[in-house]
Amino acid sequence: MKQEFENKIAAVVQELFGQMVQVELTRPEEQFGDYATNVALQLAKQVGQNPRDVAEQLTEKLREALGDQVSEITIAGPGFINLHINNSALAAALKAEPTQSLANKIVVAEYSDPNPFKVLHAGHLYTSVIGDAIANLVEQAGATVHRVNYGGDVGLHVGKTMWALLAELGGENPDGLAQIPENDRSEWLAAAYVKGTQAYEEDETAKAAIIDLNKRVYTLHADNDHDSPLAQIYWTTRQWSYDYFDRFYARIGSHFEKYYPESETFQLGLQTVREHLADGIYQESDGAVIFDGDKYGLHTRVFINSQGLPTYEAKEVGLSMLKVQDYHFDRSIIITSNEQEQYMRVVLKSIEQFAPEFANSTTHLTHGNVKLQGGVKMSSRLGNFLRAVDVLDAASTAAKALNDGDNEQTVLGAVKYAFLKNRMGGDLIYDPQESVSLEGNSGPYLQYAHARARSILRKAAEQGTAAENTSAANGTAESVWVPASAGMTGEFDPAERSLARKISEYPEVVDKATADLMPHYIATYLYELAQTFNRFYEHNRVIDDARQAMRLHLVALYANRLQSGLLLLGITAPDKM
RNA sequence: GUACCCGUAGCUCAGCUGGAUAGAGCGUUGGCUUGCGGAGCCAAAGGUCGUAGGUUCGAAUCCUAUCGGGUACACCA
Repeated sequence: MKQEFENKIAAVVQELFGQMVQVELTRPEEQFGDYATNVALQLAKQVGQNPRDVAEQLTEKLREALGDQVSEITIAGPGFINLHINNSALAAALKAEPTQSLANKIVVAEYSDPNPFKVLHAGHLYTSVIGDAIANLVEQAGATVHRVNYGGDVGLHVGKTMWALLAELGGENPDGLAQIPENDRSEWLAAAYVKGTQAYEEDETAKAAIIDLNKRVYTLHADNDHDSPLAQIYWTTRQWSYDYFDRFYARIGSHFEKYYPESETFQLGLQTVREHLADGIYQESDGAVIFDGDKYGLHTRVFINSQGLPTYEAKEVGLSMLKVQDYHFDRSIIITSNEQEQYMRVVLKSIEQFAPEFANSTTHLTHGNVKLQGGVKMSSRLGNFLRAVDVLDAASTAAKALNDGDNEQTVLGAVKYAFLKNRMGGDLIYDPQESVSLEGNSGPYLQYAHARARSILRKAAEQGTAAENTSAANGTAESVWVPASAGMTGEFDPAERSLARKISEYPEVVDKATADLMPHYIATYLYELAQTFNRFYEHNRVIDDARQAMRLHLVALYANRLQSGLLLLGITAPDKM
C-alpha cells in the first residue's frame, strides 16, 4: 500500500509539475496522520512556488488519485502533506508482509571468523549476533543465504601456539596431549598462544623457532602430513578448537554451513596474487609482494612476505575467489570489527583491479568493540581481554541476582538485544544489569511482553472464544496471518486504531532494516510496539469486553509480529516465562 | 603525519538520503493500583545536538575548520 501510494503521488507530481521525483512516505507522529510526505517542500524551489501552494495543488489532485483508501489529506507545518488512511485500508495493511526484495538472489554472509588456537572473545560474540540478524533479514527478503565462517589455522599465531605447546609437552610428543582433560583444552591452547606471543616478543631464540614452526605448519598442509609428531599435535589441537567453536555456536544459536580455514584459501590466494604480478596489479618490493594502495588513496600492504608465505591479505584474496567458485553469489556481505576496515578496503581495491564484479557485489560492514560498563579495551595479543563467556556469565550472574533465575533463553535474549539495539559502527558499552532487567528497553522486557500477550490468547482459547489462528506455537516467522474475518473489516475505536497503526508498520520497518542492513531498526520498532500495546492494554479490557473479537485479533497480530521480529534478531519468544 | 570511525539529557542510546515542539530507557521527583501476567501506565524535572564558520526558505542531519576520544597505516591476524 505504501509503495502504491508513493507511485501514485509521484505520478501526480509528474502530471502537475513535470518533475520526476522519488517519493518516500514516512510515518509521522500519530497526531499528523498515518503517512506523510515532504515532496511539496522539495518541489517548491524547483518550480519557484511557495511550498504550501504546491501542497494545495497536489492535495487536490491526490484526493482523486488515491481514492477511497485515504480518508483525509491535510497540509501542515511548512508544507507537509499528511495522509489519513481509512479503517478498512488499515485493516488490510495489517496483513501486509515485508517485500521479497531479494527473491532468487544468492547471498553469502561471512562473519564471526574466530581463529583456531585462540580464545573466543566478546567481539566474536558481537559479530556472531549481528551477523545472524543480518543474515536473517536478507533471508526473509527471499534470498538464499549461505552463512560462512573463516579463520586462521595457519599463520604466525599458530607458530606461536605450537612453540608453547612443544614446550609444555616436552618436545614433539603428541602422546602428552592425552594428559589434558577435555574441559581444559580450549583454555590450555589459549594460554599457549599467550605464552608464545610473549616469547616471540621477548626472546630472539624463541622468535626464530616460532618463525620456523610457522613454515613447518604450512609445509605440513602442503604435504598433507597427518602422521609426523608435529602433524599429530597440530591436527589434534586444531580439532579441539573446532569442537570448542561448535559448542559455543550451539549455545548462542548460530549455524554456519561452512567454515573456511585459511589453510584452504592460501594456495588459491598465492596463485591469484602471483598471476597478477605480470599485469602489474601486485608488485615485488623488498622481496615481498605488495599492492600499492597509495595510488588509490589507501595504504600499501604486503600480500606475500619475503619468505614466500602468504599474509592475511593473500589469504583473503584466496577466500574471495573460493566464495565465488563455491556460490556464484549475487551479493557478498562480510562483517568484521572496524579495525579491519582500512585493511579490507586495500584488499578489495586490489581484487577490483582483476575482478571488478566481485568488489562491486561485496559489502563490508564493521562494528566496534564490546566494553563492559566502565571497562577496558581488550587485546587478545596480551591475554587481558573480555572473553565471549565472560559476557554471557556476567549476564547470567546479573539475571540470577535480579530475577532469581538465569534461564538460558532469557540470558541470551538479554545479551543479543543489548548488542542489536544500537546502530552498529561505534563501540558498545555493555551493561549486564541493564540488559537482563525486565524493565525498560531490554530483551527480557520484550520476551515478557510477548508471553503476556500469549497468556491473554491462551485464556481466551480456554474459554472457547479465541480468535482464529491465534497461536504461533510453531514458532516460525510465517505464522503472522490472521483472517480478515470476524471484526477485522475495520471499525476500530481510537485506542484500537493506535495499536493497529503501530502493528501495520512492521513490514515497512523490516524492509528498511533489510535494505540498509541495519537490524537495530527492528529492535527500536519492537520496543515501541510493545509500549504501544501496553498503553492500549492498560485501559482496554480484552476478554469479556463487547469488543472482544476485534481485540483478540489485534492481540494475536501483535504477538505474532513481536515474535517474528524477535526471531529475526535471533531472539526466542517463549509463550511462557 | 595520513586515512577512517565516534562526540545528542547525569548515564546508555535512537534520530543522520536536511524538514513539523530534538525522542527513548535507566536514574531522580510525584501520581494510578487487589490487575485479562502491574515485569505495567500517567506526569514532572533534565539538552547552546563538542566548538566555530558555511550552504539552505529550513541543519543534530550536508560542507570546511577546530577540539576531544578511538582505530588503521609493509612483511601479525
